[in-house]
Amino acid sequence: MLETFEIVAKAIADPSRVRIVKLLASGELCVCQITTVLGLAPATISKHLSALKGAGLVQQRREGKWVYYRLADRPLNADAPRFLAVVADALSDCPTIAEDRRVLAQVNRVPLQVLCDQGRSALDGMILNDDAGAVQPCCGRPSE
Amino acid sequence: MLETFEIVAKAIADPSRVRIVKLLASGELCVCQITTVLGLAPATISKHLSALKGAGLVQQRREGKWVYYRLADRPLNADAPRFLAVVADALSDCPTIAEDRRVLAQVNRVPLQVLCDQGRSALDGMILNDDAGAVQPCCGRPSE
DNA sequence: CTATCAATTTCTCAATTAGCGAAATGATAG
DNA sequence: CTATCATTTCGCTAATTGAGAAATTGATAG
Repeated sequence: MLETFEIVAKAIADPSRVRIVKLLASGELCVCQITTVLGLAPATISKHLSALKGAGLVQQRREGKWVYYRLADRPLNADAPRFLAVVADALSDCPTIAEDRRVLAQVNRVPLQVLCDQGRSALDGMILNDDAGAVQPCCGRPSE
Repeated sequence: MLETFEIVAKAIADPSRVRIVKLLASGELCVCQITTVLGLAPATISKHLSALKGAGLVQQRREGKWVYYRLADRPLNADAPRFLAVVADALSDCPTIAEDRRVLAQVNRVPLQVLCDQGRSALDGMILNDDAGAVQPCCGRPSE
């Protein structure tokens, strides 16, 4: 009861994890996409995702070599939906979150394979266009 | 922005602090009352209250030797009210919280002076009566 | 089967934190 | 002014945690 609440609260009481949840608000994302946007080591991102999953805030789905994460749609505990609602409400005009969304829009224009091979440098020559890839589906789904 | 959110989230991501917030939901309390209910050292409670205050979740009021805390009614930041709402909603049937409420009902029947002098042992000979002191005002306000 | 690759786990390090005792603070009583 | 008392701050210890490097897992391709 209290322990569950603590687990969920601790899960969102970290800026990197909040950024991930905010990213996932616009739809499913592959681990390497999240890694690219946040600019942290894959191991670190994986551990954050594990914490979010343990709290019932996100769900996993494997597709070939890639693993996709999304916000939990069926609640694993009573607290997770409440906290997801708070995150959804809050930080609507946070610069960091806005910047993340901007980078995500660029990431969405790069095929996953290229992103995994080149990492953040795959975005190097890109033109910044604010409304370019707002909430469009990921364009680099596995096709081979 | 993100930092404020983190401070507020971290503030409620601790079981002792959640218990305090839940206690304060039924009204203002003196530090020594909170200390008695939680059964922790005064220094520890004080630090928790400081964290809650720093997050804008609670307010302070001094009256003579005693310091009273209550839930923040005028928000210090945008996130505090959201989190207070979550805490208010959640944990409605948590055993620990229920027990705390029960102990608080007993604490409310002891004058503050006696409570400060004797600590938790002031409750020793008390008859347990569930509906006794549900949400009644503190009976031991300073009068001398 | 072997190689490759994305993701995860393990390990270690640095930083943070809950807890309490002791000392400091701030207010009241004499 | 001095003593007392509730609360807070300081100093410390033990436990937790975010971060990344290295090793492991799990799946696909040849």
